[in-house]
Amino acid sequence: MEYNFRSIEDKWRKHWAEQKTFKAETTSTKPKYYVLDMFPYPSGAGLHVGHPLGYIASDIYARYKRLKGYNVLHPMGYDSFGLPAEQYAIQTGQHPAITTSENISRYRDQLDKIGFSFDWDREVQTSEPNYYKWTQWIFKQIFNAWYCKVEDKAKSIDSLVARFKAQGNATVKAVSDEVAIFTAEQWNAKSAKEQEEILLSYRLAFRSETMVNWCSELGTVLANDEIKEGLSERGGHPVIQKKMMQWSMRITAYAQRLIDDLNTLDWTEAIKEQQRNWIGRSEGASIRFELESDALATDENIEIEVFTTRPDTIFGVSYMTLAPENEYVSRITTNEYKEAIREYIDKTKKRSERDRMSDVKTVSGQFTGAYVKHPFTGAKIPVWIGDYVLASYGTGAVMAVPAHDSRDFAFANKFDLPIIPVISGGNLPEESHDGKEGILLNSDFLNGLKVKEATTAIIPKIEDKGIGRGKIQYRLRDAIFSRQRYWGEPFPIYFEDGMPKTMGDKDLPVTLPKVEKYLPTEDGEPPLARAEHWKTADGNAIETNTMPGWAGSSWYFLRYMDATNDGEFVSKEAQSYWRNVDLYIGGSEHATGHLLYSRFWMKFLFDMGFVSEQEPFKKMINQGMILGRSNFAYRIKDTNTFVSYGLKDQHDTTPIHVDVNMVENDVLDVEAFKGWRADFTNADFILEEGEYKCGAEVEKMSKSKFNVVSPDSIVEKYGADTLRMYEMFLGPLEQFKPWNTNGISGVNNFLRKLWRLFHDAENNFVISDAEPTKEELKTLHRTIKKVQEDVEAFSFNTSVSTFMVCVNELTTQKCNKRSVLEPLVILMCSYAPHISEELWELLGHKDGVTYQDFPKFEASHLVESSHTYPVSFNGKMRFKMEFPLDMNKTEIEKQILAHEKSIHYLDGKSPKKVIIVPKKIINIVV
RNA sequence: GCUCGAGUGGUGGAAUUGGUAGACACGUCAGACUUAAAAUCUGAUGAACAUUAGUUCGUGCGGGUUCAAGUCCCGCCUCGAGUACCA
Repeated sequence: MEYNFRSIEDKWRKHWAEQKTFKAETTSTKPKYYVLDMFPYPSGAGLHVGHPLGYIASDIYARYKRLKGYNVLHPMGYDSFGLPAEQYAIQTGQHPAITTSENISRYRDQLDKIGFSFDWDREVQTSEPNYYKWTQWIFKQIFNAWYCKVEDKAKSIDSLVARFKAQGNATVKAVSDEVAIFTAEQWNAKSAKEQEEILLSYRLAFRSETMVNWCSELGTVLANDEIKEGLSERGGHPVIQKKMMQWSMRITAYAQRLIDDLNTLDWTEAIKEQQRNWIGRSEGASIRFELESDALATDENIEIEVFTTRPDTIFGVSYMTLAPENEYVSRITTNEYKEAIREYIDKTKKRSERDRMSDVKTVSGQFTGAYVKHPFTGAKIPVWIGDYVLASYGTGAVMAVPAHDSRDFAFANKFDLPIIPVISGGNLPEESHDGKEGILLNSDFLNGLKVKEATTAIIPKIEDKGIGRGKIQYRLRDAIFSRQRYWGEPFPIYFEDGMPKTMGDKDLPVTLPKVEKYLPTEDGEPPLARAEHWKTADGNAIETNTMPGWAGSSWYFLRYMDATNDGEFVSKEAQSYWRNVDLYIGGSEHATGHLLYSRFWMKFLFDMGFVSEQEPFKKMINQGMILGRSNFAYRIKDTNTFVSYGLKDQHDTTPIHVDVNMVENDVLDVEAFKGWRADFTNADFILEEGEYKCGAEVEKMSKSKFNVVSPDSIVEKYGADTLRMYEMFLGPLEQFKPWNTNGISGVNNFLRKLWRLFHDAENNFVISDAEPTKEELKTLHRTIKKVQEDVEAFSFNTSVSTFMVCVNELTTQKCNKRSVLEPLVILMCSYAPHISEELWELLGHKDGVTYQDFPKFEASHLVESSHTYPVSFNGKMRFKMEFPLDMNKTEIEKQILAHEKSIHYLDGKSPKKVIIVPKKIINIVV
């Protein structure tokens, strides 16, 4: 037997684990490099071949960096709180911790087989109390903080209390809920409870009645990023809007910094753009309109505030629209319209969020009977309600400019409201002119200005009049932070006199209590309410909500730096050495969830002085998903006869998913198929050329489509080194691609060929100490250069090709020279570590290949004295001719034109021009 | 609708600043070895025409710039991802 991957891979796996080869030290004279994978949720299905794609890429990079002399931190862990384990607990009664630990050990087995260079001493599991103790601790810090707009950073709540005591809140510029102004005396006179209540309006983690996305099927609220197209991301259940008492995080305080600092990150433009859109900054003005309504008492004064990005169009306002949920609606509606308004609101409530979203074309609305006064013209402007206005954005009210906004335009047309053009151009009255090109008209003092000039001119006028101001509005909402679930971090919070209070640090972690059932209680309380004695020593009730999935994952990258520290979430020394993640690899689907929350927490911890960097992940690469490639067999209708793919059109057939593990190169293993399901045992087959050929289609990998391929089966058949190289060989890392094993034998062949370079026909290790030839050195150094460039550019597929070319050339050269093969083994060890370690040892080294020096590229070996030029006529390559590099252009031109083939292609004509690009090409224009 | 990304042989995919399109691999075909098969090795393999020499066409489509375009510019088409009444 020649290349025996099984024994080689077993041997080195064991060796690395025993020697702790990949242990990262926090003290080192080497420069640090932190390579991180997005940690997985350990699901019951285990890993499929798509999961390791990113892990292999990051592992190659981590190993490469070690060869380049870096002290590399490359850890792995598990995001182990989450819904599936809990759903399983609800169905079976098995504690989610048991399910989770079973799944984790399965994952670990699978990961171990692939030969990753993780430092397992730093493993974290977010559901372990010694980890979530620190998630709770960070929550406490956020609870005990407020955001100062003047210093533009988070500060401790004590500093706020001190200012209230001394000056009241008039001078405090904070990101907060709306709070009435009070003086120092008034503050000091308040009861402790009243003071607490006010502080809740300032805290960065706070509790309040808010509109939430409620998913009754899952029995919990969901964050905006956990909803896709109006349905829950997990399970696809309906989601409705509901008002509930919830914990939230004031991420909106960081909106601007989260946008600005994107510029400092080496991420793809696509992800940055997604975050920018999610945060949704828009510049404009907020303007107050004075209300005139018969419904108001004579001494009552109401102003309705709107936000607009087009204050320049203020003279085009012909009506106002409020969201049906807007708090003013009931107060301003006149008696005459009360009934109609009530009917309209009922109707919109019945339309689910999903209907409202999928059906944006139906225009509906209702007049309230109230009017507002135009602040510049004094005109009476009718106030309507309409469900095209969102309650959750801005103030839930818009000034409608139908001439220059297509939604207002549709509404005005339907209800016959006036359309006043204020900007020249466009195609009124056919459609609204939403663009920003044109000159202002019908606009008093703005007439004649361009749109941009008018926008700058109007804001000071609005401010002078005292009716509003320039404003920046964000789409980003504060993040709901509580879930009505069992399998999550308990809050370190208890209630005293109805006010939330934090537990002392010595009481952490607050561990999950035992419950009999994992369902909500009969009166709708979260599962923790089922726990007995869910109270503090003083008998105060403990919070029954748990934290969302993103809590633990928002800071895990910091814990790896100092994973076993009992006294701190991460020590100052460890954090200031490792700082932040240099390279992060994972899917792009976390753009608006995990990646945004982690940036938020990092900035908060930075503001509070706990960490030394503002951003968690400097560079990120998003690997593409590996899709499944399903295979089909074609059963002739109403029979048990299957017809091969090429012949199926001659029959009326039904395609049936067949397990891809029974198919190789689209040829079905008929015997395995017969044994697969009882009803196929007696099946007949119509073959083509003696084989049953399957059809194929690309779909997501899933159990139900029988297209899941586990890495274990590949490792079993070909070895981990083949799997690693094949996954890279499949194509560019970022690209989505279907899994298909059609080419895997090529990679396996390549490794066997590599092995044979070091062995004779009888598999004896034979290596020569002779001087390498010029050609051999050229092959080696071309490989060094290309592989290095490729790894730096994350172009792993092309470096696999480069290795193949190299080994093909060395095989042709019959090269078994130590001075060529040793550097090659080092080059290869980040891609195929097992075989490389084995060859390195056979070469007589005892110290392992992991920490060798990356071979040095020497350009001198690639220097050529001549170049074979492609000779083109009118851009078409016709033949090749070699010229010395030091020959001058005139001489080249003379020789090339004298060539017999040139004479043939010139066909008697004289060349117009001869272009000679040194070391590139010769082109003759005829 | 908007924002990103991608369209290259039978297949996965290569192609520095514009400079030999199809590297590498799979598959297919032919050959060697073998009683036979597997494994291995060698050769051919974008398409069409041509006995050969060779010719023409060819990177989603249509234009353009250039001695030269997969690559740059303009206008489209198709597919994938994200987002969606955000005023």
